[in-house]
Amino acid sequence: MKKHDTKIHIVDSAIDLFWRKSYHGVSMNELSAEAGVNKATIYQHFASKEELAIAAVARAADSTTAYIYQYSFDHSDNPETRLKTIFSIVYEMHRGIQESEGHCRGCPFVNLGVELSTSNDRIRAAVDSVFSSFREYYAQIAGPGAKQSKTAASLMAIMNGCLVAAKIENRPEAILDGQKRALALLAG
Amino acid sequence: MKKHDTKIHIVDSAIDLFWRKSYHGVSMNELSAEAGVNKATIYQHFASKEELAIAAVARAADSTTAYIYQYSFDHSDNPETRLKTIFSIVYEMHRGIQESEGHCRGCPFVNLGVELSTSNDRIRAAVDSVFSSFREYYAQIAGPGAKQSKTAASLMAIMNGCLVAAKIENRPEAILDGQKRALALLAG
Amino acid sequence: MKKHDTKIHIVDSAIDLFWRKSYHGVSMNELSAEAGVNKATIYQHFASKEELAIAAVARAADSTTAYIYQYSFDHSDNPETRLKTIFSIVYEMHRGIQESEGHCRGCPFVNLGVELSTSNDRIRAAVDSVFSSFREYYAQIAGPGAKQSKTAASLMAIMNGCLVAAKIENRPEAILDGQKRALALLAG
Amino acid sequence: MKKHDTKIHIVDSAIDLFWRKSYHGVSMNELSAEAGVNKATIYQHFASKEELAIAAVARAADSTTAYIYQYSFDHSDNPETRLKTIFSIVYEMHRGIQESEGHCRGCPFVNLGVELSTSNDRIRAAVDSVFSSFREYYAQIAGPGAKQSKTAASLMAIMNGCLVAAKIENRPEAILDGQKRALALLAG
DNA sequence: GATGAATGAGACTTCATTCAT
DNA sequence: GATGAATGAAGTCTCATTCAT
Repeated sequence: MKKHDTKIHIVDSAIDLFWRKSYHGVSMNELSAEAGVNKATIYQHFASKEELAIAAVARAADSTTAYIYQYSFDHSDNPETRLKTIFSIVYEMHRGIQESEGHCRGCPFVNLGVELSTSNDRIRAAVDSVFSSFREYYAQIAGPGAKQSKTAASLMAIMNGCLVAAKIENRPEAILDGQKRALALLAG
Repeated sequence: MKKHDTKIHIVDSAIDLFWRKSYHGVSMNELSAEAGVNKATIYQHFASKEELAIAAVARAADSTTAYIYQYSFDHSDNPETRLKTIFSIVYEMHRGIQESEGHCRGCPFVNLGVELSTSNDRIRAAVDSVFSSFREYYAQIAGPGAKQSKTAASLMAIMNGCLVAAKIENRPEAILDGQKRALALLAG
Repeated sequence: MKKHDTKIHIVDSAIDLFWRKSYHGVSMNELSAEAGVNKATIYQHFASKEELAIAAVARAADSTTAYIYQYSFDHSDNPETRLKTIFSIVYEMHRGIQESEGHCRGCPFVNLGVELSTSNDRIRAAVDSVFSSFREYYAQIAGPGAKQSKTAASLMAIMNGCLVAAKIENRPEAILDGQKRALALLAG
Repeated sequence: MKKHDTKIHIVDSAIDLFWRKSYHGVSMNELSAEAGVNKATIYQHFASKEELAIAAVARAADSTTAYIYQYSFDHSDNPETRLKTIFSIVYEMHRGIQESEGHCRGCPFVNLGVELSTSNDRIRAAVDSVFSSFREYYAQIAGPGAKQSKTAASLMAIMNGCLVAAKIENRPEAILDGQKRALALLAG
C-alpha cells in the first residue's frame, strides 16, 4: 500500500466505524482491525483517537459535500429540486443501510457532536464548523432575502431532526417526512 | 437513607451524569461516587449499567412530562401559549446550564438515543417510547384535523433539531430559534 | 486474605521487585503476578505506579530502620560496635543475595533515587526524606561535637558509595571496604 | 553531515539523554528526535538500544577522562591540587546544570550502573571498566605506598557517594562536602 | 440493604525493532 | 547511509461486574 493511502484508509475505516457504533463504542483495536493495519500504525499517523476522529469529521464532510450537496447542486438549478434531491439521497442511503444492518445510523456529524460536545470541545467545534459549511448550501436554496439565513437554519434543523428521529425510531421513512416538511417550508 | 430512596437517588444521579457526559462517558465508579453509595449497591438495585440507563430514561421522562409538558398544559389552555411555554422552559434550563457548566447538554433522550440506538435496541426502544408519549402533547397542541399527527411529529422534530444545534453550537439561543419555527408552523 | 494484608502484601512485592529490577524495569503486570493479585486490585489500593513506589519507599524505610539501624542500636551502646554492626548486616544481606541471584542489588533507596530523581520529584523527595531519618542514626554514632553532622553525612556517603560500588562491581566485599573506611573515619 | 559524524552525533545525543533521564526513561523515538536523525538510522549504526548505551558509556568515559581527570593532571603536579580540581570541575558542572534544569543529574556512569547492573551484565561491565580506568587517576593522586589502592578506592567512593547525594538531595553543594572529605582523607 | 475488596477483560498508548525504498 | 512507514509486544490504567461479609 502506498504511503498516502494508508492514512486515508485508516480515516475511512474510522468514518465508517464511528458512524456505525459511536466514538466510545469503537476501540482502537477494532479500528486497527477494520483498517487492516497495526494499532501502532494508526498512532504513527494520528496522535490520538481524538485526532483521528477530527480527521474523520473533516474527511466525511468532504464526502458529504461532494456526494450529497454538490451533487444535488450540479444536477439542477431549481431550489426545490435541489432540496428534494438532498433528502432523497440521504433517504436512499439510510434505507439501504437499515436493510443491510438492521439499524439507522443517523447523521455521522450529529452522532459525534451529540455524543462528545460536552466533553470534547475540539470535536464539538469540528462538527460545528462542518454544519456551517453545509448551511451555505441551504442558504443558496433558500435564496436571497431577509429570511435567507433563518430559512437555511430551519432547513438544516429539519434535516438533523429527521435523522435523529430515523435513528431512534429505526425508521428511514422519517427522512421522507422531513423532506416534506422541508419542501413545505421552502414553498412558504 | 430510606430503602426506596436509595434506588431513586441512584437513578437521579444517573440521569444527571448521563445527561452531562453521555452513556459511555460515565463509569459505574463515577456513578456510585456521584450517588454517594457503594458500587455494589447499585448492582443490588440494577442488574447492569444498561438497566440503570433504562430506569433513568423512564424517570427522566416522568420529570420532563411533569415539569415541562404537563406544567405548560396546566398553565394555559391556549395551544400557542402551551407551545411557547414548553420551548421557554427548555431554553431557560439550557441557558442556566450553559452559564454554569460552559456547555449545552442537549436533550437527555436524544443524547442517549443517538449514542446507543445502533448498538442497544432496548435503550433505543425506551427512548423511542418516551418520544411517543411526548408526541401526544404536541398532538393536542396541533389540535384535531387531518394533519394532526404530521404536525405533532414536525413540532417534535423541531424541538429535537434545535436541541442538537444548541448542543453542537454551544448556543442556547438555538432553542429560541426553534421556538419561533414551531410557532410559525402552528400558526400555519 | 484479610483486607489490610492485601495492601501490605502488594507493597512488599513492590519493594522486592523495584529493588531487584529498578522502577522502569518492573511492569504493573509483573508486579501483580508477583503479588498474586489482579492488576486492578493494585489500582484499588494505589492510584498509580508512582504512588505504589512511594508507599514502597516508606515501608522499606521502616524495615531498614527496624532490622538494621534500630537493631544495631539495641544490641550495643558502643558507637563503633553499632557502626560495625550496621555494615555487617548490610554485607551479609548482600552476600546472600549475590550468592542466590548472581547480582548485588545495591541500596533500594539509592537505586530509586538515582533512577528517578531527575524525572519524578515526589519520589526524589521521598527518598531524600528517608536518608534524613537514617542520618540521625549516624549522627548519634558520630556523637556530639562540632563535627557531628558532617561526620554523619560522611558515614552515610560512605555507605551509599560502597553500595554503589558493590552493585556495579558485583562484589559484596566492597561493603566490607566501606566498613573499614567508616570505622577509620569514626576513629579519627 | 559526514559519515562518521552521524554516528558520533547519535552517541553524543544518547549520552546527554541517558544522563538526563535514565536508560528506561528515554525512548528510541526521543533519541532519534534529539539527534535529528531517523530512528532507522540509529539502527544502522547500533544493533540495539543496549549497544548504543554501551557506546555512550565508552565515549562519555573518554570525555570525562579528557575534560576532568587528564585536565586536572595537566594543570598541576600536586596531588591535592589535582584532587581539588577534579571535584571543582564536577561541582561547577553540576551547579550549572542544576541552575538551568532544576535537577542534579548525578554521575552518568553511576546512573546507568545503578539502574541496569542487575538486569544487564554487559552494561554493568562497561561501567565497571570505566571506573577501573578512573581509579588509576585516584591511585596516582594517592601516591605509592601500601595503602595506595585502598585510598584510590576510597576517593572514588567519596566521589560517587557525593554525586548520589547531590542528585537525591538536589543540592550541588553535596559535591563540595565530598571535596572536603576527599582532601581530608588524602591529607590524613 | 449495603459495603470493601477483588477481578478478567479491555481501554488508549508507546515500546524497541524491522522493512522496503 | 538514510528514511518513512509498519509492526508485535508490552506499557499504564480503567472498565463493568461479582463476591464475601
